[in-house]
Amino acid sequence: MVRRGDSAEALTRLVGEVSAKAVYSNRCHEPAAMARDAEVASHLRAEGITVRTFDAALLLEPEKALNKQGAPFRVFTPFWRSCLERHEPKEPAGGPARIPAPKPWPASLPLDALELAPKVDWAAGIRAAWRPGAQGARAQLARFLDEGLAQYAQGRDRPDLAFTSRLSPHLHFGEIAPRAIWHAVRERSLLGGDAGLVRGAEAYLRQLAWREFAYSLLVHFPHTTDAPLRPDFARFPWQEDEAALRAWQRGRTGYPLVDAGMRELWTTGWMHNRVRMVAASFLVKHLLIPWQAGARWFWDTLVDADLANNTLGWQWTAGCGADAAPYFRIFNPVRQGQRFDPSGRYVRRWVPELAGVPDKWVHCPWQAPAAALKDAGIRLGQEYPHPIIDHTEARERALAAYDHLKGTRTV
DNA sequence: TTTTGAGTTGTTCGA
DNA sequence: GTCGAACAACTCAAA
Repeated sequence: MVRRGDSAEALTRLVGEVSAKAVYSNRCHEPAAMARDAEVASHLRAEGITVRTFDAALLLEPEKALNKQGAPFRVFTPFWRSCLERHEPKEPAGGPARIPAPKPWPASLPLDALELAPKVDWAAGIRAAWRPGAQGARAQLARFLDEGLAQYAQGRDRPDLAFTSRLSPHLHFGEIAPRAIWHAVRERSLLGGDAGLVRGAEAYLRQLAWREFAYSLLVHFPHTTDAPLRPDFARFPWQEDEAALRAWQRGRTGYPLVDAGMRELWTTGWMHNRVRMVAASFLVKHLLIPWQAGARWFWDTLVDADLANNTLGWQWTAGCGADAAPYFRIFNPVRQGQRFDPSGRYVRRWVPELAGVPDKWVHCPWQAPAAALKDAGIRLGQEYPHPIIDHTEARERALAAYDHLKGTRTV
């Protein structure tokens, strides 16, 4: 049923229309949604309605995920060990046997009335890549269990292969519950007795736990959506660079792996996790552009855009968050490409200008002999850009910028 | 209470 | 080609 308007008013009216005595719902864990839901609940209770909420969105309640000092965790591994590794989350409850329908069925707006669809249809690539809804989510999980899980431990890092679960948008929109995923993965790994399945399941469940960790951080440190968790990063010498930001957004940095990822994102609303790290690291460390600008772009373009995950991911990359990447960990986009997309298949798919460049140079076309580029029908600076910045120089500059936080090293 | 060891995802350099 | 060291500072939890 679709309604529009102030949540508390719309729900209170609906409750009246169907003479409901109680309202059941699942809890949300984003600060704004928590505030809204609290307001709705107090409205309903004032009308004498029973309000009961449940937790389906997470494996554990962020409010309860505390260390022995009663403080929230700031490091993932202790969080994992103390909260999830030895404590299996509950199995999901089955659906209700019967839900009596109200008579008559209340009025509903047509979905189009919400005017959610963009005026310019930029979503064709997204429609082609995803099947939204609970059925699509279950199909995706079944595919992952059959085709991804056994290879997941190593294969998840390969953007040219398909061993990741691709469940993130379904999780974000509540189309599948993390507990359902957890137990399906666990069950499959136990049944098989196959070493790859067991290792894959372990690695994957850890990833699910990262989502929990992200929500725990978001609930306990809500300001981190905009500001660094580590306050010393207020001193970091970020650089505003509109042109470089635009080149990154459009996949025209001249680094093939970064550009492939950014174009995959623009087209499908999703980017492989390994490539997210490389692309994000490039924005923050090579270009020194504030992580918030990258977070905003991901927020606008990802179909799985999730406040908790996005915040954790960007702060981790920038080094200013919980359990952050060490400042000296600066991805080399060429090396990452050669290691995780060895044949260049991923790059060629999303950066077709490079299709004819031999494998050896597909991740670093500027190093290719002129003849090889000519044969490939490509001119740097024309069909495909020169690197926007030199890797070695950028690395030195980033290290110097991070030293700025300590104020010891001189450039 | 204090100490100690470990901590998602890397790169470069020199031996 | 491989391998280990170095590249901080800080949090957490077990000893």
